[in-house]
Amino acid sequence: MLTIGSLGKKTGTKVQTIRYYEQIGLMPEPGRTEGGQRRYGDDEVDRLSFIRHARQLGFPLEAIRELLDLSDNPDRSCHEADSIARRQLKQVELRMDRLKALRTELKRMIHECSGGNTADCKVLEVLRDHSECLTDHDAIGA
Amino acid sequence: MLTIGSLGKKTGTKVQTIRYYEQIGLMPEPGRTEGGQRRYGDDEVDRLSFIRHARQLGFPLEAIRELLDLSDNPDRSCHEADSIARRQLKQVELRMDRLKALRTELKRMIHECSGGNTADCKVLEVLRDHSECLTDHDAIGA
DNA sequence: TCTAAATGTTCTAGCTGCTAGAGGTTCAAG
DNA sequence: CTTGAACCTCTAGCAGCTAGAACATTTAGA
Repeated sequence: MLTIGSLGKKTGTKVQTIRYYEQIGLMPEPGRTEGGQRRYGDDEVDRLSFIRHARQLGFPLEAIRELLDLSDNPDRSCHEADSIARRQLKQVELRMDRLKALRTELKRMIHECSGGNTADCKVLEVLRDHSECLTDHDAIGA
Repeated sequence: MLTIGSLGKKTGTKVQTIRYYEQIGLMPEPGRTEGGQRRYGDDEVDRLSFIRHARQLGFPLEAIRELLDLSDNPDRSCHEADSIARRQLKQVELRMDRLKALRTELKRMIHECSGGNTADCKVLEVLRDHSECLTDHDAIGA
């Protein structure tokens, strides 16, 4: 049986984060000692590893909740898990496209900066005048 | 003189967002009508456009605060604005690298999914067993 | 001039995914 | 039996907004 601290170490998760996952129902309520401390078994190690791995792949917690659900029901169709992953892939590709446009614009901004004072700073000028931009970069919230 | 709504329309900003910017000191407190409604002039249109444009380029609000500061002082060195932009470029490139690794992994996951039921779903399997991953993808918070 | 709709106001709370701190309790080694 | 590390709960905070409640003002038409 593991304490919350050891579970955290084993899975690379902060203690607070584990409690948070429990709070939002992503991790089950574990058994407790008489004194009220949490104790975990192998199942919980697996579950938390799964969650962490999915997080590393950028899946939002709600998607992970669905994936865990699917994982808990081995007789359901693989199709759903597949489509969640595809959705995530799309998100990643979308963000990449946006970042690519941003990078282009930022590079151009910096490249054209010749030093001197801010009165004729290219960086500030570009920010002031959107019409100088070549790409569509609506990255807010990207 | 513009109402907050018209300013919002002109700059593509939600009304609440403008008030939020005022609250955190990014936008100045504007003049008010006798009844207490905000009224804006051209300066504010420029300033808000600047902010929005920088947000579209992914600059965090604190960086934008610095950029606005620089923009307000035309005799200061351009160097600072340049280094803020370079910092932002680095962030963007870092995020792109991470996303690239994610995309690789997600594609592999999906590609190997053959349909069937979740018991032998590749997507879930990969999530369960980190050792199957080829790339380092520590994207949490990316 | 009156009225009604549109837009404005403040205040509070919520979103994601944690993270940190206060103030107190339990556990395990020595 | 003591001590100190690790645990407990609870609350609040981060970015960057967004939404809603409950009320006031403005403006255009009748």
